[in-house]
Amino acid sequence: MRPGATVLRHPKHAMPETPYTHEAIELKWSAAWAEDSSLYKAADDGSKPRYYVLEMLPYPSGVLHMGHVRNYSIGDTLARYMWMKGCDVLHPMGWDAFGLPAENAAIKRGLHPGDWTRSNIAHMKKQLQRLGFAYDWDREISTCEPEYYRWNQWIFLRMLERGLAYRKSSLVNWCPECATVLANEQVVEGCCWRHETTPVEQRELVQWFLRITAYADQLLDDMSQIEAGWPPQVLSMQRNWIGRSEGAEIDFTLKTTGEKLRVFTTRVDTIYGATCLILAPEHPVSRELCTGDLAAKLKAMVDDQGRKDPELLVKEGFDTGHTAVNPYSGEEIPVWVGNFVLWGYGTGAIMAVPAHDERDFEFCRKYGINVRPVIRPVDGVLDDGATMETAFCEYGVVEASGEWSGLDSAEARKRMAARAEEQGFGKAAITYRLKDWGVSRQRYWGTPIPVVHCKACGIVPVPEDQLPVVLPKEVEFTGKGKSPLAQLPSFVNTACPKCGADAQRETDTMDTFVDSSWYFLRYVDPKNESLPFDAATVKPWFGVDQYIGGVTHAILHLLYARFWCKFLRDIGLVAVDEPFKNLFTQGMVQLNGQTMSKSKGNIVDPDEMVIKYGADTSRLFTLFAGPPEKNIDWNESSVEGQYRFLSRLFRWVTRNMDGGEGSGETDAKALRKVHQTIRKITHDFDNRWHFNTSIAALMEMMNELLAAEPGLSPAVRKECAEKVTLMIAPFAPFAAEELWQLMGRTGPVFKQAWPKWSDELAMEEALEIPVQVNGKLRARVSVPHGSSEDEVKAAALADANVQAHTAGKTVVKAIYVQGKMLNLVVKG
RNA sequence: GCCCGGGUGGCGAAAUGGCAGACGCAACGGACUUAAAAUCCGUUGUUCCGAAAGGAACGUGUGGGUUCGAGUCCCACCCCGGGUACCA
Repeated sequence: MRPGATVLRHPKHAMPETPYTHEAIELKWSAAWAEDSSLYKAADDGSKPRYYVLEMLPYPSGVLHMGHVRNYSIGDTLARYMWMKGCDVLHPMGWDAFGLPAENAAIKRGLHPGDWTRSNIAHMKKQLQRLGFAYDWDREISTCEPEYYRWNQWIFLRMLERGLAYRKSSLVNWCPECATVLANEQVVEGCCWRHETTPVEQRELVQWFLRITAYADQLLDDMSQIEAGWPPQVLSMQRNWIGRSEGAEIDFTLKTTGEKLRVFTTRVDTIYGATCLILAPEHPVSRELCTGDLAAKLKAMVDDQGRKDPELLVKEGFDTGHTAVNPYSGEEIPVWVGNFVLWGYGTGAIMAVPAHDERDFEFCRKYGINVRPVIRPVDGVLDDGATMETAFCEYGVVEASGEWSGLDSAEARKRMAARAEEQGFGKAAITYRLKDWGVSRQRYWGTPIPVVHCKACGIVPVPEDQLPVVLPKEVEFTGKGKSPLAQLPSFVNTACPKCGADAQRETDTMDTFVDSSWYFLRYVDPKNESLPFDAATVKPWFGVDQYIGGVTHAILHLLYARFWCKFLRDIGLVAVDEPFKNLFTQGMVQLNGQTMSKSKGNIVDPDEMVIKYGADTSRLFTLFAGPPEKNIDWNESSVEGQYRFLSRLFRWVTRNMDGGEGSGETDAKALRKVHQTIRKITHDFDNRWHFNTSIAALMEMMNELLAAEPGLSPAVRKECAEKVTLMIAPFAPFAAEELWQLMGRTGPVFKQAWPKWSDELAMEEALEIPVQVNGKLRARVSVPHGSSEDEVKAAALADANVQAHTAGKTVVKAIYVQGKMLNLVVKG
């Protein structure tokens, strides 16, 4: 007997087995694994095919939640499988460590954001290790450390050199109470999140931007490179977000000032139907035209937070009293300000064509502005503007439009845009919904933007040898006034790197999405002190073979990362256009159909699960509950089922692992099931990740092995025990490792070769053919392998139930699907 | 409104156009136990016929269609979930 094995007598088999003690096993191995940093290291020597598995790095909020457990269980299972398939696996982990919660903790509880963050990281790292995730911790990065964020600064400066980072004035959310700028996420129902009764105002401030729009077309076009590996949903969301729209820009002339007022339209063919211009309230021309009483009206409209919620927005506007001239028709039309016109899209001014646009129609009817149809359906007549009840928005034939009358819409759009260009009052234009990425944050806990403001030299980049610009530690957090950095003279006051005169440091920090836009590259070369990473080191690992995370990042993070990858390619650091070859978006873990959240108080704590059932069981549950892309509901009974299964498997293996002499009558049956299972799971891994069906197959196999157990020969017992252990290894690494050791085998089980199946051993003894009569199942007949169609038919016709359903009728046709089924078509 | 998903037992779910409900949970019955827990064995879509063995009809949101054969493909509709939206 094996030393240390507890002897239990299984009632049926009376062989020694070891009980499954999840806690002892998992504590033992997680401690051992945490000590051996070589275990999960990528060799990176090209001796094996490389495979980069990446899961989205967590924000160190304090504790892991079940969503993390699911995300990382999927990635870890895949990583372990790829190891067993003989790949050189890169599987890193790190921390998205900058962000507001740290600063809030500082304001509320007087903790330094750095201390708060680092202690959270320490705790969460322990949790990850306790869960048994196979990360190469030597590559761990934490984005709040200067060793990391100095490269944010370095890359930022490269963008600055190329004009891709720039400053401009823009409207931002401003809380008068806090006297600071708020991120969009911090505006709750139009008010400040900390002052719930204080409406947020829009203020014009100078901010830093990254020119992502320069890559808009590439971001769209390169989707073809990842189409096969990304969920179509994510690509479509990005496509919508970028929102490329082809049309024309046309200048109207303000009658009073002679100033040009440019509008963007996709329907220049309808321009003879334009009955007014409408400006966004934020438009500078609005401010210019609205004097006297109108100025206050305008200010109220700009600050009206109701505009942020399209559900609640009622279209409102007012006439400025000014008019503008339509360059095509020479017509003079009124200029309005409207709350539904977006300053951030197109030119912030539109021509209203009520007859052919729903929104314009609603607005103009409300204010009694003319509705003038100029497009008729191809096979219809022009509507009557006075009586029409909805706008006609489709393409058609242009009418009542001077020389353009009679053209179809598409043709008119082209020709009229060309005319505008010829005569200098406009041009064909493409507009994107995508805006440049505002990265300025008036916050402390982020990467300092590495520039200096000098009276003489203007904006001066901090020289490379002075990077990183380190966040000062001694800062006071009041949550009031200017950003903490701006209140710190020792940080702000510096010498201009160019002329040496007194100058001021930039006090804005970078949006934290900057950190996660390139971290996956740093993992490959995490200790590099002269560059963000070495191009040659990184090259063989890119693009990431499999990226796994929540769909919540479909747009922001995944779009920014694609943008940065392209920029890094342009400066010669990356060789690929796209960072992630394959993306997998897993579903959420819910409780009773609801998202778990602190406010709902329905959090399932992973720690409790791990103590009660173990990490292996928790993993099995999250993988078994449903296909990984779907949401799953936490169900404790089902968790118990997984525990029972694992425990059954564990005990079966321990009492059947010894080997020896003798023969068994159920050997073939057991081996057949084992080989069928290897085939099934391998297929699941290689073609689709329906781990739920893989685990179901393992359960089915165990049920069969339990049934076959009394009749098994010792040698086959041992063989099955070994294969079972290897197959469970990617799913339940702790139990598998323990079993592997109990078997007296050496080396980590996840570095053993994934078992191979034999089609011969997996083959059933006889073919069982379902027999249908007129498409309805009437019998199953058993025939030897390789039986001919005639033989199958003969066997079918010999069956009593088939005879009962064919009696007195003629078999007019027989459809036989080789080895699958037989359908007899009868008449009469 | 538009764009994706999805609708299958009491529940989570399986099913390259070819045996619907694998696997698990729950429930019920049984074994073991002084008892309970744990464990093990069995039953479990609905209805009907039969003492039983067995058999029949119905059944994958609704209605149509294609097919020898449809949960799966096509058309129309209903419901649920997610994303997105005055984007001119």
